[in-house]
Amino acid sequence: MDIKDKNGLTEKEFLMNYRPGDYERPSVAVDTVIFTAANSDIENYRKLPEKKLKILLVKRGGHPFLGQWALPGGFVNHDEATEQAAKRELFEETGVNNIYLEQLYTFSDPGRDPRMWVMSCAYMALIDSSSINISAGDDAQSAEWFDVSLEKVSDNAEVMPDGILRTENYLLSLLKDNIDLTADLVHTIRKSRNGTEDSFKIRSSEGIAFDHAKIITSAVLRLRGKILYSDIALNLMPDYFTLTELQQVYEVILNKQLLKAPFRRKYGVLAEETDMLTKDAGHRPSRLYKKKWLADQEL
Amino acid sequence: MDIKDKNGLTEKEFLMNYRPGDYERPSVAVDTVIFTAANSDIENYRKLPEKKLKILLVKRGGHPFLGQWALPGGFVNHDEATEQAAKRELFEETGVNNIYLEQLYTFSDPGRDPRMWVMSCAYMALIDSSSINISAGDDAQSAEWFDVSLEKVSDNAEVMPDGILRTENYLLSLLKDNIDLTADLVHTIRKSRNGTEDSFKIRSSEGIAFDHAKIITSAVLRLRGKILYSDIALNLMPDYFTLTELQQVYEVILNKQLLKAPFRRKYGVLAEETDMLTKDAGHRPSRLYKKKWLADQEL
DNA sequence: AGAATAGTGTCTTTTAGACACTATAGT
DNA sequence: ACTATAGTGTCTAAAAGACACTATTCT
Repeated sequence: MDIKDKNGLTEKEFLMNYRPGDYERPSVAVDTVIFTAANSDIENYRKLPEKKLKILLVKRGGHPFLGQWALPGGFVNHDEATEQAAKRELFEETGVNNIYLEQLYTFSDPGRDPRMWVMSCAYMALIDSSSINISAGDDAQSAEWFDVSLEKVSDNAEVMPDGILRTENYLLSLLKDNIDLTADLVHTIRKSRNGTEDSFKIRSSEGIAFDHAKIITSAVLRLRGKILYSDIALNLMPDYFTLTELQQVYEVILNKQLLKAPFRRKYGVLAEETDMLTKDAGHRPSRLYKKKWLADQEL
Repeated sequence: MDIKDKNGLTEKEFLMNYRPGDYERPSVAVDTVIFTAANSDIENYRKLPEKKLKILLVKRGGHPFLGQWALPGGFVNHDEATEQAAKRELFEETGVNNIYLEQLYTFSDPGRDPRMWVMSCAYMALIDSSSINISAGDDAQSAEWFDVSLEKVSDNAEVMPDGILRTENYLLSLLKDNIDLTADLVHTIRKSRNGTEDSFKIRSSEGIAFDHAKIITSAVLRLRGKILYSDIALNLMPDYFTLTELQQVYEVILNKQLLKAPFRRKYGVLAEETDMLTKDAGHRPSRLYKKKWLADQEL
């Protein structure tokens, strides 16, 4: 094309002469909530191991938030998209290459990093715990898998003359041996003819750096919502698994018990029968299934 | 706290001496897909007006993409979050202050802006067409409301030995009088044990600047998904509306016809009866309702 | 009267939820 | 035999989908 602008330049000429302005720019980081579902130790030769939902956190070795735990992440380079930056960091951190990755949200509150202007484009990653070949914690920084639990501790919905004010309280707790990190968050939703406000605020955060408690909470909530009507939970499963294991993964994510029969009716379509069975359990063996990805978008 | 780092500095001392590195940073823009639902002209004294889903686009007055149409947007300032930047731009563009605003996705492909490194944090806004007091097109730049239609023109799901490859083709069409902008997009989903890939690509884009066809498409898809189980459609409605109007808004967004009785059973909870009726239509008057926001998150 | 829309009743099918029952390897 | 889990059948209640019917105002 040869359309000329008001200065008589073609697009090619314009771009050749273009010089970016001298205004301030933010640093853009990528922070990833890496989930996995792993078995805890067996208590008893008969009992099945319990599933735990885990995320990877890195201990900060310098200011700010020295000694606190943060999500793995890093800055985005010039020649890459945020997805690529997330993949790169993920590989460095876990040694796993092909991973489910989903963009969550971009956090940009001024002051979220006390050093400078940093926005964080947050991602959620799901990996099968058996595929992690570089065990966490071997790097310069110490990285550890923490058990995640997120609970709604209160939920108050107030019906106003012209709308709704809702306040939900969440308690996020991250556990690893004797390390116990917690955060207290409030989700406020105000809807009325004067607009909608939907804000997540950290009321207190113990041992969790930056606004990462907020990022982790939104990741857990996204995961909870999404497993109900998609096949993404399969990304947390090994190649062969039992339907009970799949159900346990759902239960630990949703933080509630599910009934066996309806679970199998609905989510059984995510698994394809094999002719293998588990063995050496102290009870009836269980059939092993493999992943059956959905062709459709939804369940 | 007075924990000292390896250089013997407290956090306060560290921050006082902190100097950001000299690496390159991206510019961060906010681009907003502003939806509204407006009536078209009445053909016949008996017939109801048709609803149209519209978005606001701005004609580019300079390179690059001179003469093409782009989403309203601008750069984020240092002291504001992206939400605030979006609200600011929105007010400048439409004169409306209290608006439903939701972050969509951050687009960061290298080369998406030929001038320089720019990431775009995309937002979706929903406004009631009757609340727009500054009619578009009065600014320095010419802004216009375009009718939106997004159609899936093909959908191919291939079941592979180890997973799924799905290819969806979308046709986006934006219409305003004699201006007809179109784009052809491909959504590819590949799921297998070697990871998941989910990519949206623009195959061709006529008259739509940058990667904005992609942003608009993801906004329409988000809106389609979300009206089914939330009350956000109310943001497109005026203070008083009929249930038929609400249904028309759903139909134009979903791009399909719905049955009246089941629609009213499900989405009738979003409306509160008033004692007013429409009048002077060439047929039976219809009851007017007002918005009834959901206290719960979901329908 | 006739056109166009408003509004309701009800049948069928599907899905979710709850629970009880049978089956089986390992000690 | 007993324990712990595997796996299935079936009843009920709720929701989605389809369609037909009645009601009402204006020209």
